[in-house]
Amino acid sequence: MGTAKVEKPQRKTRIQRANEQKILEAALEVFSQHGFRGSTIDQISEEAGMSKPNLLYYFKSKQDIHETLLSRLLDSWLAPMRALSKDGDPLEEILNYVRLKVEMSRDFPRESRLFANEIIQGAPRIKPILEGEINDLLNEKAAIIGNWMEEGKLKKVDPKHLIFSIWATTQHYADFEEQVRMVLGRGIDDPVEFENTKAFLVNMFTSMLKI
Amino acid sequence: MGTAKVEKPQRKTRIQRANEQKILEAALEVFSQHGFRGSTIDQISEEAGMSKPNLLYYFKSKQDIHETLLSRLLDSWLAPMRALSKDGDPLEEILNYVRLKVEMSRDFPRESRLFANEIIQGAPRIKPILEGEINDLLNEKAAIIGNWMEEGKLKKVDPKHLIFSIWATTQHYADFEEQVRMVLGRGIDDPVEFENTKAFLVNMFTSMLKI
Amino acid sequence: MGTAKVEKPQRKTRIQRANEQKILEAALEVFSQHGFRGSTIDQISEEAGMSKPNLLYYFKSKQDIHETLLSRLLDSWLAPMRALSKDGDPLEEILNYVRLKVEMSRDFPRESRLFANEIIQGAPRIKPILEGEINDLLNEKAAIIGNWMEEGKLKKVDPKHLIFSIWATTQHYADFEEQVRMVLGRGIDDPVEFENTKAFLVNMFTSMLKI
Amino acid sequence: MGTAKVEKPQRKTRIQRANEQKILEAALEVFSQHGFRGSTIDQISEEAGMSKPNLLYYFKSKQDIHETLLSRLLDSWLAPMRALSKDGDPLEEILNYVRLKVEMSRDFPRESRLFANEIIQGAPRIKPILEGEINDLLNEKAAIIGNWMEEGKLKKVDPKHLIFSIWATTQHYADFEEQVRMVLGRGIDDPVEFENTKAFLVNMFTSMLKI
DNA sequence: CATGAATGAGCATTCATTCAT
DNA sequence: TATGAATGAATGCTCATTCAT
Repeated sequence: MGTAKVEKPQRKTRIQRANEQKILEAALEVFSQHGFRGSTIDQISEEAGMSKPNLLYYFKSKQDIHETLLSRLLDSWLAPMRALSKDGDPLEEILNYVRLKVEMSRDFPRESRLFANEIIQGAPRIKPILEGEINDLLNEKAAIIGNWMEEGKLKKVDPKHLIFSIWATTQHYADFEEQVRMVLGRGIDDPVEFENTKAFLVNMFTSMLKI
Repeated sequence: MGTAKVEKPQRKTRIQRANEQKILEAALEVFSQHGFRGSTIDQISEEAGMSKPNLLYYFKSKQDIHETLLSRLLDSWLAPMRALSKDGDPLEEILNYVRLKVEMSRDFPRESRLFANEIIQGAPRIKPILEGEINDLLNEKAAIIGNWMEEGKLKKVDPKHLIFSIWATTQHYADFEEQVRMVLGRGIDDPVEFENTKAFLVNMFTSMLKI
Repeated sequence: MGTAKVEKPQRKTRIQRANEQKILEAALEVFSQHGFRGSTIDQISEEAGMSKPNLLYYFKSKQDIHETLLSRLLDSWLAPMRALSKDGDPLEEILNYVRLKVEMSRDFPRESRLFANEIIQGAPRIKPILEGEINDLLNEKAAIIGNWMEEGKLKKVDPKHLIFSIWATTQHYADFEEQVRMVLGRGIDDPVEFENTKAFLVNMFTSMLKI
Repeated sequence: MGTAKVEKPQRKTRIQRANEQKILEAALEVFSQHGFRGSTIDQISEEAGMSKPNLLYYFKSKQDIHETLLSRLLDSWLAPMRALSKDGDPLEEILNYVRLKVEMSRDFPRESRLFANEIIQGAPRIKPILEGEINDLLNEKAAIIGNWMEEGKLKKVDPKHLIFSIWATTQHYADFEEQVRMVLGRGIDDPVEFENTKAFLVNMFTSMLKI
C-alpha cells in the first residue's frame, strides 16, 4: 500500500515467502524436539522437503534459522502476557492469563519447548533477544499486579514469583508433555485433560489470590 | 544392602570406583549444561581430567555414561517424594515435600536440568528407566493424597495435577535458572531469594489445600 | 579488421559486447587477486554488477571466462616484445623493451598477476595457449638479439636468459607488489619509485650489454 | 636429557614428529602447486598417506598447516641473505648470494613457489610473519651494500632495487619453471641449464657492480 | 537478456569410537 | 589401567552449474 520504495526494499517473492515459511515451520518441528545442537540442517531440510543448499539460500546458517524463528515467535509467545490489562478485574485478568497460557500449551507446545530448550541450556543463543523484552514486560505486569495487591484487590504475594508459578505450571504441560503422558496416559491435547488442567490451575490461583 | 550379589565377582578396585565417580560427576556437569547431543566426550573427559579412551574403558559409550548417570541419580531424585508418608500430617507432608523440592533446586540444579533436558526432548534415551519407577511412585503418592482428601483432611483437587504443579513450580527455579536470574537479578542460590521462593510456594499450596 | 568471418553470423549486439567486457574486467580484478581456484563466480558477478546466471549466459563456465580473459590479454601482453624490431638500434631496442615492460607493470599489474598466478601453478589451464605463441615469439626475438651479438653490436650473453631476466625484473614490481610495498613503503605506482626502478633497470641492462 | 619438566613441555612422540613432518612435506607439495585456496585437506592427507581426521589431529586446521609450514621455512628461506657478510669482499659476497639463490631455485623450487603464491595474492595469510623479518633483514643488508658503494668498492646503484633484481631473476627459475621449461625445453634442474643460468646472472651482476 | 530458485558435488571440520601399545 | 594415534560417519557450509520463467 503505497509504501516508499527507497532502496531495494528487498521485496520478497511469493515463492520466497512460502519457502521461508516452510523452513521455519520445519525448523520449529525439529528444533523444538532436539534442541539447537541436536538438530541438523539435514533434518530441517528434509522436513521442509527441500535440498540443504536451497535451505541455505534462504537462511545463511543454522544459527540464522534459529534466531529468526525465535524472534518471530517471541511476539506471539508474549501476547497472552501483554493482554493482561490494569483496567480489568484483577482476579479475572490473572485467571484469564492462566487460561490463555494453558491454551497455548495445548495449541503451541512446540513453541514452548523451543524456548524451554534454549533457556534450560542457559539461553546461549538468545539471551540478548530475551533480556530486553521479557524483563520490561514482566516488570510492567508485576507492577500492575503489585498495585492491585496494595489496593487490597488481591491477596498479597510476590508478583514476580506469581508470574513464575503461572509460567511453570502452564508450560509444564507442553515442555514435559512426555512425562505428563507417561503418568496420565494422555496429554493436554486431550479435551478432558485440558479441562481438568485448566480447572485445577484456575482453582489453585484463585485460592491463593482471592480476597 | 548386604551387597554380595550373584553375577560375576566383578569386584571393583578403589581406583575404578573413584574414576567412575569422577566421570559421572563430569558428565553431570556437561550433560546438564548442553544436553545429550550438545555434549561431547571430549568435554566430559577433559572435565574429568582423563583421556578419552580411558573414559571409554569405564563406560562403553556416551550413551552408556548418560544412562548410568540418569539411573544412578533417579533414586536420590525421587527421594523427597518417597519421603511423603501416609502417616504424617497431610498438609505438613505435602508442604515438606515442597520444601525439599525447593532445596533440591538450590542444591542440585544440575541434576534437575539433566532430567529436564531429557524429558523436554521426549525422553528418547530414558523413557524405559522413568516409566516404571515414576509411574508407580506417583500413583502410590497420588493415592495417599487422594485418601487424605476423601477423608476431608485436605481440600479436594486432582492429586496428580497437584504433584505436577509441585514439580513445575519448584523445578522451575533450577531448570530455567537463567530466566529467573534475568528477571530477579539473582537465583535460588541466593539465600534471600531461596526464602522468598519457599515462602511463596508454601503459601500457594497451603491456600489451595488447607481445610 | 574486416570482420565478417565465416562461421555463424553470431552478430553480437552492443549490449552483448558491453556485458562481455564488464564480465572480463570483473574477472580480471578477481582472478588476478585470488587466482583461479580462489575466485568464485559470485565474486565476479558481483564485481560485474550482474546476476550469476546472466554471467553464465555469456560464458559457459568459470573456466571459459578464465580462458577467454587470458587469450584476449595475451596479445597486448606480448605487444612490447613484438615491438622489438631488428631494424632499430640494438641497445635502444632492448632498453625500450625494458621501459615498456616497466610501464606495463605500473599500468597493468593485474594482467601481470593474472598470468603469474597461472604460470606459478604450472599453467594447468593455459599451457596450450601459451606454448605456441610465446615460444615462437621468444625464439624470433632471441634470434634477432643473437644476431646483434654475433655482429658485435652487443656484448654476448645468452639471449633467452636475457629475456627471462627482463621479464623477471620488470614483472617483479607487479607480481610481488605487496612485498615491494612492504620494503619500500610504496609501489611502482608511485611516480618517484617508477623512475627509480626504470633507471635502475636501464642501467643494469646497459652495463651488461653495451659494447 | 635432563631438561626441566615443569608443566607438560608437550614432549613430542617419535610418531608425532614423524607425522608432522610427513604432513608438512605433503603440504609443501600441494600448497606450492595449487596455492592455499586451490589446495584441499584431502589432497594433503592423501599425499601424506594418512586419513583426513588424523591429519587434523596434528594440525587444527588447513590454515594452521599453512602457517606452520611458512614459518618453519622462513628461516632457511632467508639463510642465503643472512650469509651476506659485511666483512667479505663486496662483489664476491653479492655474487655468492646470487649463486646461493640460484641453487635454492634448483634445490627448493617448491619452497619458492609456496612463498610466491602467497605474495602474489597479497600475502593475505602471512603479511605479519613477513613484515618484521624481511624488512629488518633487507634493511640491514641494503645498508651494508650501500656502505660498500659509498666506499667506492662497488658501482653505485640503489641497493634495495639490487636486492629485488637478485630475487626476481633467481626465483624466476623456480616460480615460473613451467614457462622456462616451455621455452628452453628443460629447467633449472638440468645441470647444463643450471650452469648457464648461474653464469648469465653472475655476469649480469658483475657488469653492473664491478668497479 | 535477465534473474530467482534449486541442487549435486565438494570441502573444512567435528565427533564417537576403535586400535595399538 | 591408561593413552597416543587413527578413522568412518557425520555436519555445517560453499560453489559451479542448471532450471524455470
